Amino acid sequence: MDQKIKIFAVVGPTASGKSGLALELAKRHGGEIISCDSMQIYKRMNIGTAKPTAEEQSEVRHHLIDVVEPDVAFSCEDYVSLASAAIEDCASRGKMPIICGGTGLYLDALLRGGNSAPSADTSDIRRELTERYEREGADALHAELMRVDPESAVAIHKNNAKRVIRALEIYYSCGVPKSLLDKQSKELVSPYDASVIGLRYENRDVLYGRIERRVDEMIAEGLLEETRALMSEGVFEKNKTAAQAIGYKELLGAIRGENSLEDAVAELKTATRRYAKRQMTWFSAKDYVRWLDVELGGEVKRFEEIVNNAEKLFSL
RNA sequence: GGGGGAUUUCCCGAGCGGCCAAAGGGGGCAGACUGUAAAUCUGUUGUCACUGACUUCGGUGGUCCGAAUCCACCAUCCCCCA
Repeated sequence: MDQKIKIFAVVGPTASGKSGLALELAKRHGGEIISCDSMQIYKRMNIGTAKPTAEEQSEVRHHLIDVVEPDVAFSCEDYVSLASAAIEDCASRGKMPIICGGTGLYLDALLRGGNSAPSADTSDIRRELTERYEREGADALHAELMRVDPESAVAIHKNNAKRVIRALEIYYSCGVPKSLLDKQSKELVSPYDASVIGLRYENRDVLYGRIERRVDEMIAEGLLEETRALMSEGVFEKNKTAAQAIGYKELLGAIRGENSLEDAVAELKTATRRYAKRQMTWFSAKDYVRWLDVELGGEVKRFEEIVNNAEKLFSL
């Protein structure tokens, strides 16, 4: 009776081993990988985003990687429409769709079947609100939101400029409060029958050790050169999404000679650890995630065992 | 050998006699997140029997009702003259 498309997803913090697991599962079960990563979307950002290698991509087909130029603003909504199309494409060819990635917001939106606010070009409104936030201050804009959409105002801290602005932007462009749209979107019926597993480390230090090693490898593989190349394209000057990627922004200072490479690398590791923590916080709040322990009591499980456990959780 | 300056809570760094468990930043820890999300934001961060008590500001000993703040000596580091 179930008309929904069955999809699988592997999530977790950076460097937890998602990609390797997803790849193995895809190989064993005739699957294809649909990346759920806000940065691997971008072309030429390879080393820094830990993008699957050309070899890995030739073994199993990957979707949603290298889809846009680094200077393009890519949104959550863009992701949902492309990923949905990729899922349907897989399903129509009898391939098992495996979502893999750490961008929680994208996954959430995909599983829900879209975002609350309708798409529209509201860049003018946003620009005006941003200027007003700077000129009139956080209190003024937050008070305005309180009049227009009290429920959102209560939920959003006044210092969170992006969210205060976005909530006002939604109200002024749609005439409907964001809080109402959010409620409506919760009523959406997911188009998918999703099974989501999250990779979990009991001891954070073990994950952090993996991050440390991965960053060192990135540097060895030429992250500096990759950063220089993107820099010369002007990717980091434009205040675009891609410029927010961890790795590049930390190395810019070292390239410009503002600080040492050693310091830049240390910063990069710290930024990655903090990102991993935020991802863990995000996913642990999601009730759709079923957890797979990769490490318990300081002991990291063998890859074979992890794959077997994942198959069990996925009922494969 | 002589002269000067430093030493603060995990780190950097303010404090210069009471309002100091000690600003601010970083990091850590916890959390939020519905069109930028690898982004943005919040709380917390000496100990405890926690509207109070106790132990901290290189060490020891003083001055004072009272010291991270003043004095003496010791230790370590830095700078200048030899």
